[in-house]
Amino acid sequence: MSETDRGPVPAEPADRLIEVFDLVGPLYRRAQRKVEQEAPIEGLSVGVRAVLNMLREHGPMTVPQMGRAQALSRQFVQRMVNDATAQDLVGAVPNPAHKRSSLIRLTPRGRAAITAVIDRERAVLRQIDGELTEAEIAACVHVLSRLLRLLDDVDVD
Amino acid sequence: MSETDRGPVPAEPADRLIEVFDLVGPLYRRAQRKVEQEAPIEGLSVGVRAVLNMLREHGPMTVPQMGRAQALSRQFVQRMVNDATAQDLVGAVPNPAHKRSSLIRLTPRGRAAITAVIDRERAVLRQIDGELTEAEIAACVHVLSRLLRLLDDVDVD
DNA sequence: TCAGTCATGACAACTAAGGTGTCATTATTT
DNA sequence: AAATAATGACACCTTAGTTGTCATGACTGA
Repeated sequence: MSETDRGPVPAEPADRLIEVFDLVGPLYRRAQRKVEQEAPIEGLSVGVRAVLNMLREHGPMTVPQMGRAQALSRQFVQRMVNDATAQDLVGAVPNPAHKRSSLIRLTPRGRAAITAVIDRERAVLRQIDGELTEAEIAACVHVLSRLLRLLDDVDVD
Repeated sequence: MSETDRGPVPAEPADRLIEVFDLVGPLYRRAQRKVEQEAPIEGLSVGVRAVLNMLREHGPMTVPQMGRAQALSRQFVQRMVNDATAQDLVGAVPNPAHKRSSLIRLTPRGRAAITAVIDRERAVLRQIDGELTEAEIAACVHVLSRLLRLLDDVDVD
């Protein structure tokens, strides 16, 4: 119906990857909204949530590291870290590697908050556990990671 | 390093799905930025691009339909359609099914613009064609689709 | 058929995610 | 020691996307 005139298209891998991107958009937006609905309980903005989650799974990091890891500008992450600090969700500890840039790490309160959020999300995701195989999920992670690396040259700052 | 005290975690499927979401965020943002860098050539905002792309692969649709399809508010899509109309990228045709809500479809100019954009993206994606199998990509699409459906109850408007 | 409800388009106001530019300060590096 | 790069801080801005409201025209069901 939407084909112009050159007949059926072979649908090469690149096209299937475009399908992936077409899914990423709506998924991202829906997930954002879900987080917004849930997180207010803890009073977390999406940005703060992202920071806490990074610290949760990666351990203490510096602000610039987090920015690079999430493809966010250093300044934005800084603001989120400042917010989180004001709420006593994260704290700074001296960084042995870089004297200027301290390591940010979760406070007990921060850990409790992010754990609660993640647990609630896990509960939602468990609803579809049975329908997806481990292999499929692994493949998905793999494909997305590769795509991410492809776009990595997009540098911030 | 970030484990609190309850030892190694089994990493159930729900956790792997959280990994998926952790990838979706950065991927979405990087993709947005790439689009922003490319699209200015055609003068397309991200929203307009999304509309054109929907029409490209789905054929003519009404504004509310597009909103639902992309989990975007009706009003936002409307604005994008208005923008696109002003640029002569899309046009309205009478809708046999609903007399009030006309069908939006690509104009030749619109089709040319979105085709150019997609082709450029396809070229980028072809760089990694060889590294991902068809099966992996298919699995990825499957997983993302399922997740999308899970979050579907989030209704706009 | 007529009342009531529903869906659409239009417009306005708003929120928040996220970027950019700049400056002073402090680390690294050579 | 000088030059360069990285960090934090702050201000400003862009724009994606929502929400609210209203008038109007379209279905629907009694």
